[in-house]
Amino acid sequence: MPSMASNDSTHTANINQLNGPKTDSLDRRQKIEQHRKALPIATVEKKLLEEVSNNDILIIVGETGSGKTTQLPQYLFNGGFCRNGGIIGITQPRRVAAVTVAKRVAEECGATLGQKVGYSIRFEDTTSSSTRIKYMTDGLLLREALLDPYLSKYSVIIVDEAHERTVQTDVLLGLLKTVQKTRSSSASDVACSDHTKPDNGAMLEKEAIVQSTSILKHSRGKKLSPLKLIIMSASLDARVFSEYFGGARAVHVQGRQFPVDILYTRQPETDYVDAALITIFQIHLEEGPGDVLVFLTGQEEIESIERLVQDRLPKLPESKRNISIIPIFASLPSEKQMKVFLPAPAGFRKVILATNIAETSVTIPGIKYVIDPGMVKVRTYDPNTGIEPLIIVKTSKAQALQRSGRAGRDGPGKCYRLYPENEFYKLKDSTMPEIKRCNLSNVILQLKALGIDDIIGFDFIEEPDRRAIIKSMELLFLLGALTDDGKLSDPVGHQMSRLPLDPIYSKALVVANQFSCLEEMLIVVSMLSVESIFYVPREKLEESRTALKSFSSTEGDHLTLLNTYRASDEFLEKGKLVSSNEKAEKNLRKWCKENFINNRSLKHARDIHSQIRRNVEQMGLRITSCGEDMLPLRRCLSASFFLNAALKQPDGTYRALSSGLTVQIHPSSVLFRAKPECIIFDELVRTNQNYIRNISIIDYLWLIELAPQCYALQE
DNA sequence: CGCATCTCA
Repeated sequence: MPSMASNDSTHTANINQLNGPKTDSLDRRQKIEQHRKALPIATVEKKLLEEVSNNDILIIVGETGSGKTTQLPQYLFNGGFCRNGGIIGITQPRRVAAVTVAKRVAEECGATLGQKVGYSIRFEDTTSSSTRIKYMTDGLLLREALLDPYLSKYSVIIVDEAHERTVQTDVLLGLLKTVQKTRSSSASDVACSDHTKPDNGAMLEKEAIVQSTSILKHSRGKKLSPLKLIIMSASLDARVFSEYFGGARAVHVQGRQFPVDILYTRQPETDYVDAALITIFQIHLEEGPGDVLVFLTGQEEIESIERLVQDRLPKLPESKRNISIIPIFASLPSEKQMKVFLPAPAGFRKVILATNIAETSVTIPGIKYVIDPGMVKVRTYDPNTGIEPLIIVKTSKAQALQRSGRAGRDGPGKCYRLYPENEFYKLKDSTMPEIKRCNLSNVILQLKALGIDDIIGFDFIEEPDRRAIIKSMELLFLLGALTDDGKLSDPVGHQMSRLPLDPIYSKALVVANQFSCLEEMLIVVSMLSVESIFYVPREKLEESRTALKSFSSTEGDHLTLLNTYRASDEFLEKGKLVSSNEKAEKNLRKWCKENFINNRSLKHARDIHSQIRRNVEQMGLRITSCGEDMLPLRRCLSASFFLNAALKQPDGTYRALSSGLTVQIHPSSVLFRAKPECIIFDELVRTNQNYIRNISIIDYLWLIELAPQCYALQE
């Protein structure tokens, strides 16, 4: 294809116009240019621009290393797609990706971050009025849609990594489909002559317009420009997306990866942990130098393999004991996570034991060997009980490919799949979309807030389970967010939908002023929203327990979390009085360590706290405090967590009132020994037992008083 | 007496 030359003159002209940092040496610029031109996608720049011009929806299948994420937005900018001030928005499922790619692209453009190129994620917005290429998380774009239902400032929206099929991506795709229809119909109202459509097409279009305008409110009067939509996926089947978007055109962009040899076992393995262990040693003893990445399902498995390897090392000849084991999983403190990026000691082989964090979130350089037992831990959802148990299942084909690809980033590699080849062909093509295995209450609240009332009729790329929809609608109704006829209630439902929280937490905030405890509830909800605040290492069990005692409350875990937050806040504020902010933050990290508190989680809770505090202030809520008396706070918790109430049974276990399940207080709770009669809890986790976590003591009569829709006085 | 694979607003 001769038209694919990459030395496009518009593009060069644009680079020259930019007023980037003067310190950029010509040399560095040239290197960036060379790198850009060497990317596989560079050969099809013109072709892609044509495709986008000719198709309002385009599916791009690009393998890893194609350069699609960094280059396509630049091509579109240079190709004039930001004319009239339109913005090119690119969504990512993860925050880190949005940040790192934006930084890279800003550098390639020779622009300061936040000017032409910027990113916007929760807690952080680097964009300005001059930003034209905007990277963001898909969840953030969904939030933007609440304020601007037509996403009118965007001329192009690129949904990247769509194959991952996160809930947010799936909902976004459904929304974008509607938005695009509405915008093109609005545009054709003002410029009909631009389009000449065949008759039956026009008919269908009309139907679509009627439907979309009834879905999205107040479209009249406003002239909107059409929206270009690009779906980017790394999966092999573009068909799903293409069919969803009415047979949209799909193009393929070559990737760039080193070859990876795939090896299978002859027989199925009965114990994949043991098989992984054997393979580690086999590679170490028989293969050439290079680091090893092993995919395991969880912390427990990782720690057990780590111990087993250490146990066996002394049995090896001394010259062969040069293995350095490095675990990585999400809940590991970040300084320990960073170890995967350090080179192993000279002459040592690095063996990284990882969860699926290493599939997408963390890219580790220098991996030559991948061991893939073919298993993964996934969250599921049981619409009958509302529990989301974690179960271990086989990976999908796509996942197996993603894992083996990790061995071919810096050179040719090998992947050991610990199952026979015929088993691979029996695997599912791709992982089940998250929307089919999660609680939908948040999704439904969002859609309702967007004016989409018919949830069952919503055009999802994949239908969620009908029972799951009903279960979540029921929850929202009981929380008072929905009216009898399924509409968002005013003001409770509207207020709840504006808060970036789980609906039950939002409810707790919305009603907190009736109990004069909004200040306290803001803290409690922030602390509940993050992953475990307390870090309890097995070897320092007693020590950590005494540390936590100073914060603990006899009334329950919610108040313990409140005390902990306040203690840390007080420590930080005091520190800021006597030294610089940075010094105070550093001291806080030390304080966290001494008190066995996960610093990352606490920081996250602080960020959430300041965001939702701003939110409730904007909603016009007065921030009231209950002072020393914590009774109103527990009553307020009862008024929002009433579906998570449990009563003690004669044998010391509890009965969860809404599901009827027998549950136990988790040993990490401050109420584990106390065993009060009536409690409310934050969540139910299923492992060997049904455990309930984050618990507070309440009075059963409060439930009857505060949640009469669920609890009636019984004679 | 013992848990959280991973994200997002």
